[in-house]
Amino acid sequence: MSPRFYNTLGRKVEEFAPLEQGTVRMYTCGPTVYDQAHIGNFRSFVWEDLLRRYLEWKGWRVIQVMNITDVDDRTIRTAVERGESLEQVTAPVEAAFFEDWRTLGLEEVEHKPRATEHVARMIELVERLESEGYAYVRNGSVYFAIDRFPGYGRLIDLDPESLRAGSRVEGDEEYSKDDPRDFVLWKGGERISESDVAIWDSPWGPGRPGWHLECSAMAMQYLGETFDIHTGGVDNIFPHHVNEMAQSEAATGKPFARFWLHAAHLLVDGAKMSKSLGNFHTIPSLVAQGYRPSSIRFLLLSGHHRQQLNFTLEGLDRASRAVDRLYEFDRRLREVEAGSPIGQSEGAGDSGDTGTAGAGSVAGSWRESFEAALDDDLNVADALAATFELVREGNSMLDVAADSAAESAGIARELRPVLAEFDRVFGVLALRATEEKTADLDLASWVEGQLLARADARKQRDFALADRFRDELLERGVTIEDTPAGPRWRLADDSD
RNA sequence: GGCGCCGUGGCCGAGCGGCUAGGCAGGGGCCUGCAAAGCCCCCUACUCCGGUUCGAAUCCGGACGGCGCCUCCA
Repeated sequence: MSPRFYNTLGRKVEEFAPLEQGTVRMYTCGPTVYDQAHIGNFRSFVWEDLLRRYLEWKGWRVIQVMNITDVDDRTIRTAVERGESLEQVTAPVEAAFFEDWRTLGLEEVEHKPRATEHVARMIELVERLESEGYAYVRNGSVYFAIDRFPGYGRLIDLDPESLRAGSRVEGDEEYSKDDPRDFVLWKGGERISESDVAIWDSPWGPGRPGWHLECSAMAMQYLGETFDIHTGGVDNIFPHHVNEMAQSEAATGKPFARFWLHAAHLLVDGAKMSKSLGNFHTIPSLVAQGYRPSSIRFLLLSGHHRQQLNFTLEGLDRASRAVDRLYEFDRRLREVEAGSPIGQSEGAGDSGDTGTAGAGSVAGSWRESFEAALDDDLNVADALAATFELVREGNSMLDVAADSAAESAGIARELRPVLAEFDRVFGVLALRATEEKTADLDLASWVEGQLLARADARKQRDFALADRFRDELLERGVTIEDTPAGPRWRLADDSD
């Protein structure tokens, strides 16, 4: 089955297949590295990671490009204010961004081009537009003439006439466009004095590229003039993607991106999240409060990408418990499959796979639900529902088979690959496993001692004493579980 | 003003004409010395008002409420 995605271009759900069989080419609007990325930014990036992982799950090779915007008004302003070079401003922000990226378990993308390293390609593109007659020069700047390009605004059925009346179009005194609706391709002329931290030579004199240019130039360089998917946040649809598409298609005469997928915004406590309002969380700030990256990832993942997602700390707590449920099940499967510790009591004699036929046959249906859900415009919630059904029914089967180690192991062998396969897309369990807190040796030996003492007390049926040991352990964040094979312990997370 | 999205059980969040998603929380039970983990049962909702239909949370119209975009915010 082919997945179906809601395509902003055309505003409808369409069946997806890549242009080149076997390979999906995808462009993602990346970060502007002027300040620490916030949780809202990562809502988009996590969703794009899910999309990427799902495409891979479907068997396609994915070539993804994500730009790093290291030259724009904000990076320039910051550099000027601090008296630093552009790179001095952007390098640490970019490093922090990729640290967050790894924290959330996002997959590496194939190309991460920086705008400042592709100015030559951008200039070429402007020259091409100029020679095709879509661009004009005024005072050292180059503009795109939108009324010369009939396809302008096709992405959103934008009526160019409606832009004329818009109040926000006026008052852009810094430029001298023929038509206020035109957008700048190359910023030169008198503009350069205030942005001398970012100046490049060009056929039109010194200046710097316009905002939309980098995405067009870099997408085409790494993915070709026509490629499969372009992603980004909804806020970028207009003007960024409209203009990016116009200048690209005007230059090449070919369709640019075939599918445009956009993620809705994240709200925090029901309100719009923006850096200017200051109501934002960052990955490091949440981690510092004790929240696990896997909880953050789960929460950001759990809503549909075209729906606004309301981020709250309470939601993060719930996400954490949901992840734990998955994680505990995964752990149970591992232990059972290894034949220990639960169910170990059974003799090793019976090697029959009694009872696992049931597991095998239902495994297929969960897989079907999972795929059907994600094929349907990435309905993550439904895919998660299928996953949790697997957890519940799997636990149930293991409960029933608890008396037979062989049978339990057979069930685990059927179910663990299914769970693992789902997590190849979610990336939550894998992340959760990496954060499992490992106790230092001192603590571990202390815990073992306490457990031995407690076992002794229990043997004597001195449960008051045994419970005192358990309470002491709990105070140190150690939760214990008595299993048929003996006590088991783990460290709690410290979000509270 | 223009364009668009959304109002679902205590909370989060799917569903988008009939077949009571899922998670978290809460209540009861099984298991356990007691717990923990797990399983079973319960809590059966769709902002309001009209309409279409044998049948609507789902379609249409309206009201009310929330949110987003409308030239450098993912």
